[in-house]
Amino acid sequence: MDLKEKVYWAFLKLLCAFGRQNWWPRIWNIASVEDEVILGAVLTQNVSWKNVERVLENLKQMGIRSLEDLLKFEDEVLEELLKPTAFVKRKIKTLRGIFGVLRSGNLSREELLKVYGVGEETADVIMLYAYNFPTFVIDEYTIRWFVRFFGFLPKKGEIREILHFEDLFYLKEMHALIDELGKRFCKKEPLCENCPLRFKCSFARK
DNA sequence: TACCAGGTGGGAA
DNA sequence: TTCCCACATGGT
Repeated sequence: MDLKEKVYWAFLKLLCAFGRQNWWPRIWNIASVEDEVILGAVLTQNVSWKNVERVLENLKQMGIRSLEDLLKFEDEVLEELLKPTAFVKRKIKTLRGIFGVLRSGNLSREELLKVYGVGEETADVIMLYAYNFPTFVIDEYTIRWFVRFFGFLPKKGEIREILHFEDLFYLKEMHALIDELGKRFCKKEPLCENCPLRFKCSFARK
């Protein structure tokens, strides 16, 4: 079984074990999928999704239904609104930066990466889940799982190449499934006993 | 109380 | 290039 086959085996196994994750859209009160993904992707940086839900609830209460609606407020107001997701000053700057890219009409992964506060993961999440651009989202969970599952650590670009399949359903679900795996089994202290991937995992089989 | 969560930027080595 | 730390809040 080569690397690609092993990746696809893991994908099917995780899909059977955890089911579809349907990360986005979640359709809160946000009018467009794009705005919802952008808001979620920025606000969830280094905080749990629960914190983001609190903010989305705040926005719902205030009748805010788009990024444009939100960014009409002064920073002081935004800081209070977004407070549950922490790092608010930077996140406000980031959201304004992304909004600027959208208005310029030059949306691309490269343009997003120029925005302060947008790293590769956030740019990829926005491009994949909001705009259906086929890219693999690599985060800490992915790297941790990859190293354990395959038993080696290649460069980031190579991880992307190995995990990539030109299929949006796969790209969207696989990233979400790996995160679910990371939360349930492939934690910092791994729980290999009942992990659905343990039979082909180089770490679990040691 | 300590650690972690759907990261990123910047400085030091 | 890589490593480490600050950024800040809420849940367990």
